[in-house]
Amino acid sequence: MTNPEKSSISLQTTGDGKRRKTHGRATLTDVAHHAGVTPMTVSRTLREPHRVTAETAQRVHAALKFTGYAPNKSAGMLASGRSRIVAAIIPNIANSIFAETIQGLTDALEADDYELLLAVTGYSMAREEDQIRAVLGWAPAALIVTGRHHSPAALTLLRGARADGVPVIEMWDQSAKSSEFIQVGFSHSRAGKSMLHHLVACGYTNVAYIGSGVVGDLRAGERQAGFLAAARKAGCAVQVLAAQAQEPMAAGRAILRNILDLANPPQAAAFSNDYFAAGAYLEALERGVSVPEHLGLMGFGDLAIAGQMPGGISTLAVPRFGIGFRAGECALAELRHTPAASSLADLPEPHLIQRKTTRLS
Amino acid sequence: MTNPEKSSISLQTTGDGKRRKTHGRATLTDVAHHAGVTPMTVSRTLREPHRVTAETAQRVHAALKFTGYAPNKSAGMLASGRSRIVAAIIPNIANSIFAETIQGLTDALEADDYELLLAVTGYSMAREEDQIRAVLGWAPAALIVTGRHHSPAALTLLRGARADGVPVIEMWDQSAKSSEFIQVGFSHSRAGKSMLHHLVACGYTNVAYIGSGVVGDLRAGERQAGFLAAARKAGCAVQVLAAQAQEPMAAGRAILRNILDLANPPQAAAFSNDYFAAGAYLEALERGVSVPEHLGLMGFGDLAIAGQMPGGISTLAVPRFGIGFRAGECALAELRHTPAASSLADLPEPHLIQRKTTRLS
DNA sequence: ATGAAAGCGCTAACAT
DNA sequence: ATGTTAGCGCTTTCAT
Repeated sequence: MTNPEKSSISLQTTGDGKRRKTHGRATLTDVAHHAGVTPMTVSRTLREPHRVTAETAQRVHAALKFTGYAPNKSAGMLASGRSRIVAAIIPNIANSIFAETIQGLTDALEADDYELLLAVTGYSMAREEDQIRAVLGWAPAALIVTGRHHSPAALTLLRGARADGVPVIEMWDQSAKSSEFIQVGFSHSRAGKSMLHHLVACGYTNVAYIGSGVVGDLRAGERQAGFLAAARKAGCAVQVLAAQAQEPMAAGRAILRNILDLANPPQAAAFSNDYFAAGAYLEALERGVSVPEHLGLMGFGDLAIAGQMPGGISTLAVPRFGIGFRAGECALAELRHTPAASSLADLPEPHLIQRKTTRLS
Repeated sequence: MTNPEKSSISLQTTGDGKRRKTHGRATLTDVAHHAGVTPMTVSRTLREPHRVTAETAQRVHAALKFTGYAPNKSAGMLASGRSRIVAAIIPNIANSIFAETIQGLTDALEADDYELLLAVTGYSMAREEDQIRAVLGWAPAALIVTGRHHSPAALTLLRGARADGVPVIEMWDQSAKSSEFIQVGFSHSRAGKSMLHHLVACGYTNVAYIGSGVVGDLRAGERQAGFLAAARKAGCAVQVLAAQAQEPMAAGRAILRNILDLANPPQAAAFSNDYFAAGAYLEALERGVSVPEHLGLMGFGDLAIAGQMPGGISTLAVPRFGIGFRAGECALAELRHTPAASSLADLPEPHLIQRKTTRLS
């Protein structure tokens, strides 16, 4: 406490000639010297305060403050074998859908002071594998991935992590048969079916589906497949178009023009994304195409824009934020060894929101 | 190579009786045993391949594959004093603006295989301080924060990190006088001025500014202050309204109604965000308020929606993705000890995009 | 209630 | 070209 060193500078010499940084963050040992105790006591004061005398604790806290001590988490991790990192791997973050999910995740993790290591795959399974391998190097407390499809090697990594007691959560997806990992999401094939069924219920018999145009987006592919299968089953004519790789609303506008030029134009179109639908709707308004009379339109996601366009765009609402929050809660529950399944009902199923762009027959 | 253990199970006994996990990820030592070399050779094969015989390298690689080895990065960090983590601290991630910035950042970091530790503050300086302290525990290679205002303690932490050779970057902001940290952003006060000047150039003399309504958003506050100061200087009448805490487009709609009810309605309104402006614009269209004749409208950000609304919404474009990408590049440049300043011109200044919602006088 | 010893898995520095 | 030694900063276990 009477030590003259600057707070952020650790001791240069400790009597021995060992290699030592000449400055840098203070270590437990530095704090211990200032407090006149051993590093062990400092460590205890931090993690098991009740096992330390009030008087000692006070001296330690003073030293802690004086040195500006910040624990080296790598060292702690290495020694204890545990970390407070949760790793999440998502396809894309600019996409507002995943951004909201990550917000939900960070909100949930905050409760137990976990930190988030985030990796982005760009919808590539190969990159996902790399990212899983990379984050696993930090021995995360839990691992959250997107979707239920992974490369064989990635699957091996996930299983290995699970075997090591690391909760592994697949979010944004749900398989019919129970999975080996925790799943927080919904069936995209079923979602696609719901979309088609809504159009059929509205009386449309000739429809179009507009795919996402993103090659690696397997979940979008399953929604499309679900939609098409349901159409076939319902005896509904379907055409498939794909969005161009460009700004989504602009793509939606372009698609509407394409639809109008079709030899056999559909009575209604389902878009894989509300932005596409919004762009198409605006283009329709500007071209004087009456919606839903001449052309029905529906989107996917229930993003804010779908509710705000004039009259509103019909869409399938999915819990974007909730999936992240719930995934975080599941991870925490596993880590606390608390049964989590009980409150799983929190995650609402995708549900249709009928607005102006589709009409009831 | 003839070892019977399962690949993901490390050796249970190594002859000594030391504490050992009975399963878990393979270590360098495990790999070394399989390859018949020392751990050091394995480590070298991984990091300095040229210093190892081709024959040895081959054996090591076989062992690497056989054991499914994944390096323990905490251990590596601890031993080398370096990590490949870049920490970023942002106010909010659901906000598409920061989501795009983070996408830019991850895209940039990918080039050198850095990983991203992400923390969210919810626009709270106290939380920012906590988050800085938390991520610093991982000894990140670089630290990227949002904005140039920090609590005194946070500032101390940032300075300490810098003193330890950690590049510290403030993004989304830029101060007139040179900062002690690297800055990748722009002057918000100047941005606010530009917005006012655009309205004045359009001939409006009685305007309104609609604030973000987010208490801790200091940058939004500076834009507003810049706008007001410029208005005062230009002799332009100004009223200030604040958005309600709700979905942004819905808030914009509400604001338009408020504006119309004003005793002395402005000729034009500048919004702190394109979503507000878009909501207001839609509400105006639906109410038959002619834009820009009866009321001029402008937004901030140049989000996609501003360009896609009928006729387009005038706005101040800012490099949302670019800021993140550039921040990442700056961090990498510092870490490589490459002069980065040279290419700093890449970040475009905010610039006005005139569209249909403001008219030139 | 506090301390001493050992070691987590890796890498830097110095042999050989 | 490969091995040996020491230690990063912390926690675990076992004294005292």
